[in-house]
Amino acid sequence: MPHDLPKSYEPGAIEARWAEYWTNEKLFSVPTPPPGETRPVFTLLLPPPNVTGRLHMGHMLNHTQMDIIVRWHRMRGFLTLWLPGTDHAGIATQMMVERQLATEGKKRRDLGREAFVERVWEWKRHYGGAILDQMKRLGDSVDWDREYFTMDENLSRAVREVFVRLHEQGLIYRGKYIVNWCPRCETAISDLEVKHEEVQGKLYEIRYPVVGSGEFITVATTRPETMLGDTAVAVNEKDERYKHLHGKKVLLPLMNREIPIITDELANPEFGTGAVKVTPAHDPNDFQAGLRHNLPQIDIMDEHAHMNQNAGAYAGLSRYAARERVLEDLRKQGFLVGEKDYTIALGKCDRCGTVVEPRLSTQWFIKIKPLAERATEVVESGGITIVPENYKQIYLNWMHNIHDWCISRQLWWGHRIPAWHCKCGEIIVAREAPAKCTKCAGSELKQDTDVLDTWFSSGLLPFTTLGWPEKTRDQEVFYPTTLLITAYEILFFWVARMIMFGCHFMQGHQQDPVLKKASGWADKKDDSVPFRQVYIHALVRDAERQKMSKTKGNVIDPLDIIQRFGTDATRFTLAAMAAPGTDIAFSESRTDGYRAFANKIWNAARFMFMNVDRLDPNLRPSTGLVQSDLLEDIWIRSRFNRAAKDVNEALRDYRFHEAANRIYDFFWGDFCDWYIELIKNRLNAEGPAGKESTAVACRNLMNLFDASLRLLHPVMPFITEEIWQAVYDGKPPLKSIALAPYPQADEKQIDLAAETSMAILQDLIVSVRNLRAELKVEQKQKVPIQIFTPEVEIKSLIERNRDAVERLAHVESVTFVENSLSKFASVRSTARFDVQVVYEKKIDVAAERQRLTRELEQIEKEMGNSQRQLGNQQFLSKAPAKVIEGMRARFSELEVLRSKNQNKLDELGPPSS
RNA sequence: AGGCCCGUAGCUCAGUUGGUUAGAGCGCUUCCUUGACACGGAAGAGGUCGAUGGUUCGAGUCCAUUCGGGCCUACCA
Repeated sequence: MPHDLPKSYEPGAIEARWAEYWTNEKLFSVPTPPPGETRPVFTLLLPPPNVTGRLHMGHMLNHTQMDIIVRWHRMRGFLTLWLPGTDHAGIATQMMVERQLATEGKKRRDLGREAFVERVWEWKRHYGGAILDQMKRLGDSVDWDREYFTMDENLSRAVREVFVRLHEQGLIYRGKYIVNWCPRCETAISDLEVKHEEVQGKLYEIRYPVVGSGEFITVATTRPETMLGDTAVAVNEKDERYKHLHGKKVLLPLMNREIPIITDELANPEFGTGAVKVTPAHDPNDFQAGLRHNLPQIDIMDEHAHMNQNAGAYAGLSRYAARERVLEDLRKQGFLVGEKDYTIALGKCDRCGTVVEPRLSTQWFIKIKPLAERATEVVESGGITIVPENYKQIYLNWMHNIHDWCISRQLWWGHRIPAWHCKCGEIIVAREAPAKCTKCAGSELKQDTDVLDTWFSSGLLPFTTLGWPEKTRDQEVFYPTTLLITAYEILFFWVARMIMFGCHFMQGHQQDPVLKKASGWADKKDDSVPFRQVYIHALVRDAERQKMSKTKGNVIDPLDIIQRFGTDATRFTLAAMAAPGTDIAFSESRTDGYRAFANKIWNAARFMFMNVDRLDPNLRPSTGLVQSDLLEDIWIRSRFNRAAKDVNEALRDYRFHEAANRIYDFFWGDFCDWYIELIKNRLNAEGPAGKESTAVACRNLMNLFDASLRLLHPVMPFITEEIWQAVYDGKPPLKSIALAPYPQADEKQIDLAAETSMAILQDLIVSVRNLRAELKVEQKQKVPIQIFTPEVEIKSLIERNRDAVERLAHVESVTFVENSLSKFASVRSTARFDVQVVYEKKIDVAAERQRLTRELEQIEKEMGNSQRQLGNQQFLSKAPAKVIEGMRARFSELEVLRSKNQNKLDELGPPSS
């Protein structure tokens, strides 16, 4: 690869090229390791995207964070497996295909089950593939050889196995209960799939005549149409108002049906009239009350939420039309006695937004308490750690209040429930279709038409993707997976279910002890958990902090951003903004800034190549240290190692933003702004001594550049690969920078003295530049400066680096003087030196006075604070010595600064009023 | 109804366990096309950390109250 890079970085073609290279070379494929493997292991399961369409910004954040962590581990020598796949997403995908059919004027029933399912497979083949292509574009370093789909045959077999085992263990049952029913999707959905929305509604009061007395009993309801299915009125036993009515009956208006007045805790005397209508077939609370009192369950609606024959005259009406008619009739007949505004938490289908109907139906359920117990315990005991920690409590709260899980769906797309119905009424749950009925030996068996909730199969993935139910080497090595990175939204849907299933089905499992120890989990007792750690990341919002949604039209398409700024810049943005626990307000200006960063790196590379090629085109990064006692060389290595230390620590704690910002600051601030500037003259040095000096500078430059690329690679994989390959002229020692070692801090190279010295020089240079600006010295004109310092070390430091000062501050000559310069206004002072720019132009006295005065105020304010503290016995006795020492040092510094500042003000004289 | 999060420079956000001078990017002002980079360089302006009270030698950081914004969980008609 030639070293003559174009002047500016164009990510498009370069990123596409490397994405393809990584995939084709199978760089991230991890075959099952044979016994004897000793490397630490890192396993990450990709939360499988739905095959419903395109990746969104939330995915991109999720994938970026995963890829950063994965690449980081891989480069640190871990046996790193990132397992990708896609989810069939039952209800969501079915809905997309139904929508597609609708444009052709068809419904799924027009096609029939088989043809419809085939149609969904077609969809899956099309969009499932598109999502995988997008992942490649993001740079996801997954093992493509292990890619799965939740309806693959092996995974489907595992699903049946799980179902049958749970059934055998009595943890799956079938029964007629009230479930959340979506009349549009025509299926039951779980509690989690219902989203509540506060709506302004009405609370109606209806009076029911008590049979055999002229009295009425008034009930309140927000859903008057359900009265058609009332089978009782409940009052509280202790409620004095109704004591005389216990055991009596009321005549249900409109239906003219006699129903009993019962006493039940359902009725809260504090609420409304204290009497409540009981509709066991249409309300979960009423359903329970109905069971307690053996009440009939009158189902008045069909699967579309239209009134059925049980609703008498109202049959055929939609639930809303029925409501209007019922109200109208009640009003006419004098039964409607009250109508108040009332806020209702309306439950809507998470997928389609249709108002959910509590519906009595026969469904399959998982008895959840036994599973939840272990799932609670492993998190409480730290067997699984959740980061950030506050999610741990949220998880535990949820686990404590968990209800049985309705797992059957009246859909066509998904894993069919492995149960077969015989005409005799027997239901056989089995791994494969049974030949005949176990009870009556009849052979006309029909498989249950329902499919399983999508989350049933995805909850099994941590072990089913590793070959379960067989016991495999993969499980010994890769289970428990190390980490799960996911969004808060699916903490209950998915994370909780994986924990429950994992702990249940992998009970007794043990990870290969050698690998477990090498990976740092020796102290963890329980290897049944699906993962050791969970990192919950935030939401990506739009620039106005609004949640992105299609209906609001504020969705930012990651591919659009990528196209405009590059994948690396987009990834960097997401990483740099991802402070744990805080939502991200995505801002394009940030991304634009990081595109500039990529360009900066690019141009630093051009600079390096330009110089290296002139010296020796065959120069390559060396692993050994470059021998040099020059301050800037020692300093930059110190800064680099400090940055490497911080970055590694930040990544360890998932502080992505710190890691990203730290690299940015090092590379731009230290490396480009200072180091490159400092060595420029050495790179152009003449003569034999000069050649040697150039060589040292080049080698140091190249080594640091190489290390910086490796440090940055997990966040910006593409540009780092491109330049790294160029550094090795297309013939690198490894196939990819992704396989090169990640920089670890070498503490020996962190040199505080060098950093302090450099800070003084930087201070001096900035002071001079500042004075030049204040004095309005022409950019091109070099000026002499005078320096006073009472410290010989500083004087010698400056003398040793005289050349750097002259070049970087545009100085003609440096002279040291014997006396403090602090009384001249054209002087900048620090506690350790004064520097004056010798220049004939007059300073702006008024502006200078203002600046000095403000500075003096600052100094005095701070001195006041310090003095008060230092005079305080409590502070001296309680504060750590380091803090006191620091404050004392600072205070004496301030004293010096104050007097210097005062001198200058005196010199300027009083303001001419 | 319960729980959680946020409020810091014009804008978008950082600010590990309370500790010396509260930071960054963008935007803004002034200057500079110098042999890596104008997607750049140099210098600068800009904040009583939502409000009040408390704990502490010391609070952006901890506690209480309050105002404003957002989110989640929930079978009270």
